[in-house]
Amino acid sequence: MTVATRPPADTGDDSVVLSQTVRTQLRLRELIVGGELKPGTRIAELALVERLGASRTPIRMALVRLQEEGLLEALPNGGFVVKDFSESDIHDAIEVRGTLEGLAARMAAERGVGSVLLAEARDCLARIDDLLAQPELSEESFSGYVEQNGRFHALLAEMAGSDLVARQIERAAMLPFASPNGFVMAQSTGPRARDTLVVAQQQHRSVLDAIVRREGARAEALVREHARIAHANLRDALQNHQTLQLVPGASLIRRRTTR
Amino acid sequence: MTVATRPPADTGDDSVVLSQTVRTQLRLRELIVGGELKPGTRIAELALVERLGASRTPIRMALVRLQEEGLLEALPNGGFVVKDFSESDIHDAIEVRGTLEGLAARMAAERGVGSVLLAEARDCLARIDDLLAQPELSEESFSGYVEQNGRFHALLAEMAGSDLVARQIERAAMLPFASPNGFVMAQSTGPRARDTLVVAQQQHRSVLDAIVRREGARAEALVREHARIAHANLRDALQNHQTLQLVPGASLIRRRTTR
DNA sequence: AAATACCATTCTGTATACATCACGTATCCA
DNA sequence: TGGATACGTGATGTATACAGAATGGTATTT
Repeated sequence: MTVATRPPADTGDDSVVLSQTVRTQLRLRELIVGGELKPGTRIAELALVERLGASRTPIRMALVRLQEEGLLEALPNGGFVVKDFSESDIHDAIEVRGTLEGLAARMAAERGVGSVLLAEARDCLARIDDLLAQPELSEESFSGYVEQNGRFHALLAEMAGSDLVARQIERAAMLPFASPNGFVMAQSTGPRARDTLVVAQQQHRSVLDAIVRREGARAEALVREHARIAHANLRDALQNHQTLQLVPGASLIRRRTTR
Repeated sequence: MTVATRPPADTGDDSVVLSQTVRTQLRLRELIVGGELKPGTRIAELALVERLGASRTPIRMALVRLQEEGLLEALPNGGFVVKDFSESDIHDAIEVRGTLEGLAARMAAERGVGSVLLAEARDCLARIDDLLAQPELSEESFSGYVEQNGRFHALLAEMAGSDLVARQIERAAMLPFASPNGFVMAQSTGPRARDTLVVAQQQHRSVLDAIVRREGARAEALVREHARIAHANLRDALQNHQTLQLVPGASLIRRRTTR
């Protein structure tokens, strides 16, 4: 086995070399969100050593970071457990994200947004319009929406003009189902799939309009309501086991009967 | 030197034994907030080894945690730097905390709060009333207020009934000057010191009243405004170098002229 | 048969060794 | 004299060894 290779050293070309710690963190997150490490199971570091091919040190680093992220819980006597989330946990997580995004929108409206950012946001909305132009949505269209939707929400965080606020939003959206795209894919199957996106897009447009007009309170209220689309999607997903599987981190959700 | 002693093992009695990691984290936070590690300085792990008497492993763990906390920034080529905060950073941090506490207050009002928590909150306010009964405040009274103020805000987070929300509030209030007590001590010197606390206490009372009456929007607005007391205190503290020294983490504040 | 005590395995927290990379310094060349 | 390259030092990321504690099972006792 190779010994003590040093970290990333981004060579600049496309072969992005990540440090063992980061690689482990990403891989572990996949394992947790993907459901391979089920909630309640204690994390065995040694098992991860052979599973991930890294030594305990970077694995341990990654575990600490994932704990701060909220996916793991530290046990009182050492070690970590995969967290599980109740329906109300997810509800609250969405509410927190919506609240912080609402703050960002209000700040953006009150402080004003540079023309470059505004242009990019408008481009974002235009692309979604293009995607929604067809009466029927392909799977491709949906993933296109997911991409642009994520971009729009990222731009919203940026428009607040505060790294600190952007960071907090990022932290709040780190839980997979709390992310802006958390429950979007879950709606891709239903007959009213397109309608949901049409409504969401209208909200996007209103939010941007409010920001441009410097209407802070309106922007904030709209963004909060926009986030609450996820609440309905959550309820729907919890009733259809099929669609629930489309939600990232679905295995982390603690069903009522369990426990 | 002793080798590889194992961690905490809370013996139950008062001699609380902390792990090296936690001890290092606490000590490092003191060093940073206390200004012994100045912003912009790169953290030298080996220097900390002899300064703190722990090996690199727990120090490194503590560094990662402090980075997640927001006191340190990871450098692209490895290592950490002590972060500095502009006036607007602090402003935004206060706004974020106020917003999240506002969310907690609204949730508490909408969902209702158990009688035990309500009683404790009322007790909290009664104690502050007692402290403010005298026309002149002793230093002792002030630290008493700080204690009860912190307790009230902790109760507020708890009243939301969501561990997730409480956790987010805790995270937002982790930056020293973003905490509910961040700028309280800075007001202890002025002639109107007591008046500030009287106003704050009235807001406390109104918030609790709104929660009891299930007036969510009012509770939220009041809490937000309550947090904004800190904005004025921030401005005052930035003008009086004397009072600025009473603010925890004052050395982390980047003055305008610097840089 | 149940409960308790003991023992062994296993795992975590810590310390340290090592390899590689970044940065500063000195030297050389134009 | 200025710039660029080579080199050495220092520091970080990683791997591994070690000690102590917790957990689980088994055996013994009541």
